[in-house]
Amino acid sequence: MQIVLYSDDINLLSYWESAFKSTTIIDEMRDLLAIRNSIIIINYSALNGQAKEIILELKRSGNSVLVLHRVPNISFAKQLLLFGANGYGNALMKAHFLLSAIDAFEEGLIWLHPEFTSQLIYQIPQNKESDISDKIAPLSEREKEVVLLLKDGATYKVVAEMLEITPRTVKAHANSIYTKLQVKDRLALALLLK
Amino acid sequence: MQIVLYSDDINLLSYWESAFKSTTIIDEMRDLLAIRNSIIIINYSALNGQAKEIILELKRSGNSVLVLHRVPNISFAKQLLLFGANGYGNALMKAHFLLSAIDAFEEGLIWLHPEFTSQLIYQIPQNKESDISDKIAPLSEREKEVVLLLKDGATYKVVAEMLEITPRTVKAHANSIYTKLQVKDRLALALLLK
DNA sequence: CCCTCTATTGTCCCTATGGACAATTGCAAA
DNA sequence: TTTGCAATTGTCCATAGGGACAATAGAGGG
Repeated sequence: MQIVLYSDDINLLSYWESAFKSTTIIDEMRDLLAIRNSIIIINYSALNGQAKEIILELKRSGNSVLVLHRVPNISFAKQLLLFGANGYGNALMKAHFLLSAIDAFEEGLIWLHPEFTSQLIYQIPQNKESDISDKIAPLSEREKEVVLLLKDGATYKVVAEMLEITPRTVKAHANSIYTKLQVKDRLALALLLK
Repeated sequence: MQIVLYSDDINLLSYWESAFKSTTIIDEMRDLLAIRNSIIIINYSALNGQAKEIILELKRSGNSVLVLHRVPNISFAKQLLLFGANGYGNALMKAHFLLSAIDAFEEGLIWLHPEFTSQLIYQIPQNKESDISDKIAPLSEREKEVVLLLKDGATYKVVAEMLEITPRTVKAHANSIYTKLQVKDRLALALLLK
């Protein structure tokens, strides 16, 4: 897929350019918005506060958008990825990170610079788990193992592989869980435990 | 840094081995626990439920631990990274992901397979404006009507009755919604919008 | 020792769901 | 006016999910 670079900072452009075999550099916002089906690497500050609108527009045209930042920060990471950006990271990160981001995009995945991944992990509310443990208290130990996987959308087959039992057994546990928790299906279960 | 492989699955071992120039394969848990200052790649199922203890022990000896899984899942990702694992991903992920994980470890960073990064993002408590209406922004008006019913567990039939159209049309909208929001089914949709 | 609970796995059956391949109508933008 | 998207509905098909009816084995309490 074509790689397009957009930045108001000439140093960044040449740095990024050196990481790839072939790139296209865009200077004007008008030209940027005309790009389709490409991987677009953008310097955050070149977005002039219009990040959300520009990202949405670029995504509508079938592009993957990697936003890079001179002063990256976890809050920006969350915000931009929620706006629809496909990736976020340090504008000066090493070339192999740039390449791995591109690899991820080509598989339709989100990419985040690893320095933020650990921060994300610790920001996940763990307290919610205690609410859940109250709700699933009436279940047997094995059923609890099953319900924790089911609530995140795992199919019987997947749960079966993870617990190394047959899908039929998972189904038996699931039916028992539905009865005990008084829900009619897996979706109601997920909603109950969220 | 030395790369050590540990798995009860011979197919995984040869697959991983092919991604690196040089590796060391360990068969016995005793030998594994004697490793120091290395990057250790482990198949989750080879940990036999002792994941936490083994990871802690390996980390104490100055190792980086990458846990790979045949059936990876976001719940396991969080759990294992909180236990101290340096990385988590699909046991059969492409070689370039393996290499990028190693790169991250060598810089002291955490690595997580990109397929879980987006899931993590959505599990973070949101500030304010980024609520459901932002997430469903790319949908058409009619699709928004449908998605608000689907996310609470309504079947096609029920949605059809409420909107006074056929279930087939609801299904068409639903499929369009899944594509636009990049979810695979109604349960993933409900989880995304909660 | 008997009974109960838990875990395990099977088969049969019907509905719900999601994907593939299509067609029609109407409105709005180019 | 043509092009294109949005909304609508159809059929065919394969898989997943949940209910019904059962059986077996082990652990633990009475």
